[in-house]
Amino acid sequence: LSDSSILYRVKPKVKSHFYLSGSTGAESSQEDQCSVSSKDSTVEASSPIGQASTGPSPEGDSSISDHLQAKRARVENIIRVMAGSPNSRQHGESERSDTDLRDTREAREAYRENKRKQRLPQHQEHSNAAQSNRKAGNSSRDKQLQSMQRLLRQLQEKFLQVYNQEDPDYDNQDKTEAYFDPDILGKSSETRYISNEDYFEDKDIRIDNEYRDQMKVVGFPINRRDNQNLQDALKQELSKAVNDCVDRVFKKISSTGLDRSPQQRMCSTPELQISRGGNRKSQQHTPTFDQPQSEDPTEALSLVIRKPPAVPLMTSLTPTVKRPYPVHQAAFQLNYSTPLHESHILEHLLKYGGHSNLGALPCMPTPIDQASPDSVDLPWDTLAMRSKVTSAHLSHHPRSSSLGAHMLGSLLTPTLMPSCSLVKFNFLDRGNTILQPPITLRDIVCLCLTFNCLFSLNVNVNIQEGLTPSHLKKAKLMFFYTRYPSSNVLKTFFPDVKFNRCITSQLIKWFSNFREFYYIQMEKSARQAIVDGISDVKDMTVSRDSELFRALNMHYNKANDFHVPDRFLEVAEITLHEFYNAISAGKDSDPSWKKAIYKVICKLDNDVPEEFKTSSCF
DNA sequence: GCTCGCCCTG
DNA sequence: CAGGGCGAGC
Repeated sequence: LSDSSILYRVKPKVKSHFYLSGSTGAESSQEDQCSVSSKDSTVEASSPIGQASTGPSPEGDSSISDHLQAKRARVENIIRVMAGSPNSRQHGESERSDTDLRDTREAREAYRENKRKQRLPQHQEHSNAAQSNRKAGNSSRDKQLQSMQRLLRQLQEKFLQVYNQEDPDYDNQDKTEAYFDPDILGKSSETRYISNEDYFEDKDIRIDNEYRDQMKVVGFPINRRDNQNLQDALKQELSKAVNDCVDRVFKKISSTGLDRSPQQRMCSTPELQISRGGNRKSQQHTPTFDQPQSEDPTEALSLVIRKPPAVPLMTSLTPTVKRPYPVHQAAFQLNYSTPLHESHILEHLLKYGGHSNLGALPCMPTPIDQASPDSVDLPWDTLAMRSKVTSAHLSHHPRSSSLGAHMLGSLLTPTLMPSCSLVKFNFLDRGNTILQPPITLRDIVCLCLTFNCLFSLNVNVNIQEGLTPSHLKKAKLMFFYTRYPSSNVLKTFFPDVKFNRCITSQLIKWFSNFREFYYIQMEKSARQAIVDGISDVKDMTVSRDSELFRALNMHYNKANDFHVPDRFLEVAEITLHEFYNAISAGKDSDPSWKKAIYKVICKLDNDVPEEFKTSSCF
């Protein structure tokens, strides 16, 4: 992976608005023709280097521009490593062979991410039930603290990944893994720091002796003293940052309604309508995402998730950030009402679910119980999937997929990475010449937090384990082509659904219900024709004007936004004739008289168009 | 024993 | 549209 291949992921311009689809990410990444693929983003994004030099920098000095370029390259390098997790690599790079992948440092990262992932228990069904049984109480603050610890760990980890990315012994996980052992990490952050210190020192020797060239390639210090400096500064700053964040969290807690009772918090969240599940009918609706329950109007929360205005969404979009999803899909707006600042992200994470977001990250070592009561007020965790949630599968956790890198690229803007003035890490070569412009800790924190946010989104917007109203709509339209779809057909045409026995049965049941309605209408029409005195079957036709068709169309294509294939009319006519003939012949006295008809109709299935495999515009 | 489809019911 | 009962087919 060349450096240039990652550059497209970084967009230099700040966008004030950003849209996310309420659809599943799988739809967007795998199916949705209308959505923006990573390939699109490649085209979309202009050269960051070019823009870096003509960007918001007030300096005209070319050396400063070069400086900025180099800095950008450094940041991008970090992003690349961060984005190198397996789930974020599906876009556009799937053509690369596994062998190739394994030869890259990204592959090592992917490998480790996978390994870590395997440790995470699956939070599957029944989490809602568990949720209702748990007490939030004082655990809320503990959770916040834990989330901060996890944040720190991840930050450290990411840094270590960069630090180690050229180490050929990287895959020798025995030692390294110990540093990320959740059992250790979970107990004491102090333990963690000590471990890291040992780790750095140990690595330092080897790097210094063996891998200077490689380190040089990625722009990291090759001088042992600089390593030490960086190491010390990192540790110091990370500790400071965490302390600061914890302070802010508690300050926030005391000044906002964060310490409300869980019930209070639940009441203002759309998730409540779902998790309580009292009224199944209401769950059919797309939950309305009003502004998150920030009850302090003065609070400058910059990540505001709300439903987009009903009117032209594109108006708030700038040319370089396309709204990647169709308008009619539930889309959500990340309204950067104030310049996005990492502290805002942090606040958002902390206030609205840092623990869950981080816990949702495959790279996080500590499993998070998403069934905790706090999880109900986590827009990040839920914003996408809740929009299409169905009554039957409310507690499923969507799987991660590939949106992360793309989204990351879309969001990594100068605003997200302000030139901050925390301690700067100067990366020096042996002659103490600056190889790369300073990258601040804040830059890294921004990146990590952004990545967390995005990955968390990513985790929740893709493969769904439950069937959504969109799936139902799609199924109904498929019925125009196939009345008796096989399980394989269903699996083929619902690639964004994680199939299990229950889901399969539900889909089959849907089609069974469709047939039931279909046959009822047919029988009704046939009997009506007989009552009306029609004596010749040929006098019975099914056209788009006929009553029968209207009824069917109303049922399967309520929005009337799908052109029903002519073939369906033919099949309907044949069915009608079958019923007419059977009834005319008095076969309806036999309790199983319809079975013969079913036998005929099931042979009239047609192939479902390929578009149904890939399109999610339903 | 399991899956699937139909039927009935809510 | 979902749940449950029932029977057929594998």
